[in-house]
Amino acid sequence: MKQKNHTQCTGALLPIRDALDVLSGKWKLQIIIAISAGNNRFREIERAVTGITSKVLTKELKDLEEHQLVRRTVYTGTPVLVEYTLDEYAESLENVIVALNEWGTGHRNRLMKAEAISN
Amino acid sequence: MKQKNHTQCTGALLPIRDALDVLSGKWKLQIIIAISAGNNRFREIERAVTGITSKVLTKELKDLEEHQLVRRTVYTGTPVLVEYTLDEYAESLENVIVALNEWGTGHRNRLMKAEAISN
DNA sequence: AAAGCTGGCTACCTTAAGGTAACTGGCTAC
DNA sequence: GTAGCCAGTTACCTTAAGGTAGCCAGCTTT
Repeated sequence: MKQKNHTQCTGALLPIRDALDVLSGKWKLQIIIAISAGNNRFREIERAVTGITSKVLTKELKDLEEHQLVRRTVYTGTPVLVEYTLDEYAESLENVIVALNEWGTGHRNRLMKAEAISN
Repeated sequence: MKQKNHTQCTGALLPIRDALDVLSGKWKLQIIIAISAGNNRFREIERAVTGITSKVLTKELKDLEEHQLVRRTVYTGTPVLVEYTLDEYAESLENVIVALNEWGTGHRNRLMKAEAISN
């Protein structure tokens, strides 16, 4: 039965590892949320995701594009417009985002309660 | 309506940020899973989480303890035993872990398919 | 007695993530 | 005509995450 547990364990570890490889870092999920909220232009995203800089944003968007989570569309007009939209594949992240959102909300409440008590 | 979207966006961003602050990094979730799978001793966890070193594990366990996700119990016998168990609060992470596990599994399949096509 | 286990700690080093600031070129609005 | 917006880029720097290796003290096994 120890063996079974260990098998379950290693079974869960690999997918988690894969997921973290793609989603790790401070920004990726925040960017996805910002785009899904209707911020489709570079500067819009930059403003929506507080604290990010254009350099980092550039890199993160490239990463997300490579993983087919974000699509970059260039409208060659004048001026040139660049639009970032979520790729279909990004929808599959919804459960992850919802779960993290819920947990983060709960955690934040917990922290605030603890703080209130200690004061 | 753009305004509403933006409010939703910033509303979701903060909790996500809080969650990532606690769970970010390569190891924390993997350690939690390893412990939940019945690896309660330091060296057991070290072996279960492939690639981690004792130094990093020490630090991560301390972090998790501070966030009340993991409990450290010392049995002062001879030899001294140290046991790591999940704190109740860690149960609240279940949805996050399940979501990440599912997404990671799907993502891994997707990658393997893409690889198969390109060969 | 030598080797291996336990739960770590220490010093040193590398890598990658992220931050700071300045700048570009073509447009537009004042 | 100058100030600002757009989508970035470049060069440089700091920080933190993580890796490598060796060690300790007390026990057990061989």
